[in-house]
Amino acid sequence: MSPDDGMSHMRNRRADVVDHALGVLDRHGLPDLSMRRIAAELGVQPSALYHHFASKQLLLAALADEILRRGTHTQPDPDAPWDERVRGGCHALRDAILAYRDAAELVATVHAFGLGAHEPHRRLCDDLVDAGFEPSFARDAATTLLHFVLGHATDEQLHLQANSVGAIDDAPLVPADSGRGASFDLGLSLIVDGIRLRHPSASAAAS
Amino acid sequence: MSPDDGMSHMRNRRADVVDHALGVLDRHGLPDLSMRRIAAELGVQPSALYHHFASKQLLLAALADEILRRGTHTQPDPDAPWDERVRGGCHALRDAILAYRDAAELVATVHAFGLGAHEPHRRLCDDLVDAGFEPSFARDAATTLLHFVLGHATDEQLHLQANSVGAIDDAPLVPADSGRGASFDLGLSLIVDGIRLRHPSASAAAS
DNA sequence: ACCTGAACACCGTTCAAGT
DNA sequence: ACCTGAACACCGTTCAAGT
Repeated sequence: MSPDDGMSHMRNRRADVVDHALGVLDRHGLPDLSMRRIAAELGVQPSALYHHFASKQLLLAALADEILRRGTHTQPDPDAPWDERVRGGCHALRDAILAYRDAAELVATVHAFGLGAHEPHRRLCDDLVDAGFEPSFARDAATTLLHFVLGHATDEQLHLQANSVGAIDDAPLVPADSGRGASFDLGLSLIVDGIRLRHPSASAAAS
Repeated sequence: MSPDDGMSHMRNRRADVVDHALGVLDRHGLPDLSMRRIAAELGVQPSALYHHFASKQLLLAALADEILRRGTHTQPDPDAPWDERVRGGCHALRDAILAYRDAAELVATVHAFGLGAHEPHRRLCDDLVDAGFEPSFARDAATTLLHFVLGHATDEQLHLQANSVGAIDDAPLVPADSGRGASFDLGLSLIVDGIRLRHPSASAAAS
């Protein structure tokens, strides 16, 4: 798809490194995502990567941004009510993260280091401000939503890994595909309902 | 305080290792908490640690459990209403975590690996079940609360570290000690209010 | 602009052997 | 019961030098 694809076979550009690193992540998981392994599978010396990224942390930040970019490029319906937009944004973020192995831990780490992955927070914030909430409240509410989405996705991907390693399959009392999604929806509803109580148009507020 | 304290000067027991490792964590941070460094500061070979812990992950799990144990040994008032008990439990958990450098990331990691640190979830769960909620709902609600507390504490400790490293001091538009606490209380209230809407005694429920 | 080759200062873990 | 000594198979990062 890119202009000079297939012509250069030795030299890589930044985007090539990101793309290959994402493959390594999805095939081998975050613990095996080392600079040396990315370089080896890319047919290059480890030191070559430092031409494109000043550190491993910055490479991880680029991976997180790319994962989120690939999964959240669809614009939500601007005519939908704010709570539907917020719920949709959280679901899109979750889906983007679940599309890559160990992406939840990766995004959480990058987010914790403050290097990137701010786009989801900004979008949730904007939706809440557009809905009439105070900006400072919108920031805190968006942060709470993000903590929930990242935490839930992290738990989910860990259990996937634990089961694939060969441990007992947890508690499959539930069809296994509807179970996790239901608990995600429930937690999300708790927070969205709490936000709704603070809406300027809310009739009554709790302590 | 312990029976043979001060008598043995070469051989360590499990609790000694945990105690010393907590010191290393608090003085040097999680990135520098290596088996080799713990061993060195303890005056012992790295391999000696494997007599007490089968792996680094299990040592980290013991550290997390100890941090939580030290910070949450006070029983909440059993006569208080459920929401006060839940809020108190979340605050105690947060205080326990903020007492040690990088403890949020440590506890989150251990929790993600499923090796320990289940006590806080169990307590929140019990409080909610005692309050009359369905056990399955109580589990999901407790999980949502835990994700929030851990996520918020992780953000907070990262910003502490970022500021101590020498970066610009973020956004000190607020007295800096009341600011973070207020955003924690707000996020916590969002979730608790969402839970309250699901209480059996609630008059009306949202979608 | 992108890469090599070699080095530096580390890791977690295992294992035979000691006391 | 607890530790040593030595090894194995790795890390991230730097830097002069090449093309």
